[in-house]
Amino acid sequence: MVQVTLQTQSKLSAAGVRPTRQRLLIAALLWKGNECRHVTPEDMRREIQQEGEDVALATIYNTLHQFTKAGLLREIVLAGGRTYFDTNLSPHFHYYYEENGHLEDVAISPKQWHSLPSAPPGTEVKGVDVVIRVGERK
Amino acid sequence: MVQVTLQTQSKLSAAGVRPTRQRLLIAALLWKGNECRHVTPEDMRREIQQEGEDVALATIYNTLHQFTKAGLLREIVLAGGRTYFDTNLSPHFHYYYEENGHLEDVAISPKQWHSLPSAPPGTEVKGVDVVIRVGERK
DNA sequence: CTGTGTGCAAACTCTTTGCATAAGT
DNA sequence: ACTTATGCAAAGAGTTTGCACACAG
Repeated sequence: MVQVTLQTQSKLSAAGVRPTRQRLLIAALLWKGNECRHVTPEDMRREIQQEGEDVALATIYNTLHQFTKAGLLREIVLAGGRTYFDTNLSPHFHYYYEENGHLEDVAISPKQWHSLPSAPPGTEVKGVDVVIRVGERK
Repeated sequence: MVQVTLQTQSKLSAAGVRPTRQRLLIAALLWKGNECRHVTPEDMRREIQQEGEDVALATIYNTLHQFTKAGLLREIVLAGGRTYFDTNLSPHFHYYYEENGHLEDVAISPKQWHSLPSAPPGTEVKGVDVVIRVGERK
């Protein structure tokens, strides 16, 4: 059973998200350890069920999107339309293992970050998504 | 009315794709000009209908994926699950204009290309997708 | 108390498969 | 000829919306 800590509650409040039962549960699962996580809505549902709870899949989508809008998560969309939510908010890239659908963070240096193209005039960068698709060497 | 040229036919044959009516039509539309194009399956269907022809949407998906497997196109998946097919096969990045869903190539230098992380041991890079999401400056 | 915000059922969209059929060799 | 490969209808997955209800203020 995950603990819904006070930290979890204040995390949501601070982000301007009402702490409801479902949200607290999802938040507690997302940030229960100290490592960064990459979860799909389906993953999340499975974890919830392992806790003996249940939340409608649509609610999980809504909640994860709300967390994203509130700046608590980052959304990553991959080929195949798979959507992952990433608890790592710092600038980084991703390795995507095509064999098993696993996603892994790639830490990058500020230098690498700044060597990316800047925004065209009159626009600003809203986000940068870098996915390096890797597979077994043949 | 697009011309199905001999060039189009040999392009498909060379790639090991049988030149059927539908494929020739789609190929002719994709490579009719000299610029690179970014099309969604829906875009393609609209163009086909403007030619007074019709091809089932599923066939368009199949065909675009076959062209991709044959190395004639590149597939790009964006947030929201939108799929684009790109006729530009050389290494490059993309600007994605969130306002209107428009996609634009960003030419990059070999230096920029090589400053990207390499594959983890035992794996090889299958592809690199870099999308810079941009929007109006506020 | 009351109005905003929430959670979920149902609907929708985009995409893929299975099979009759047509096309290429 | 004839067998593989194709094209499309129908099914499937993943995601979003609309509305009754609950909760925070």
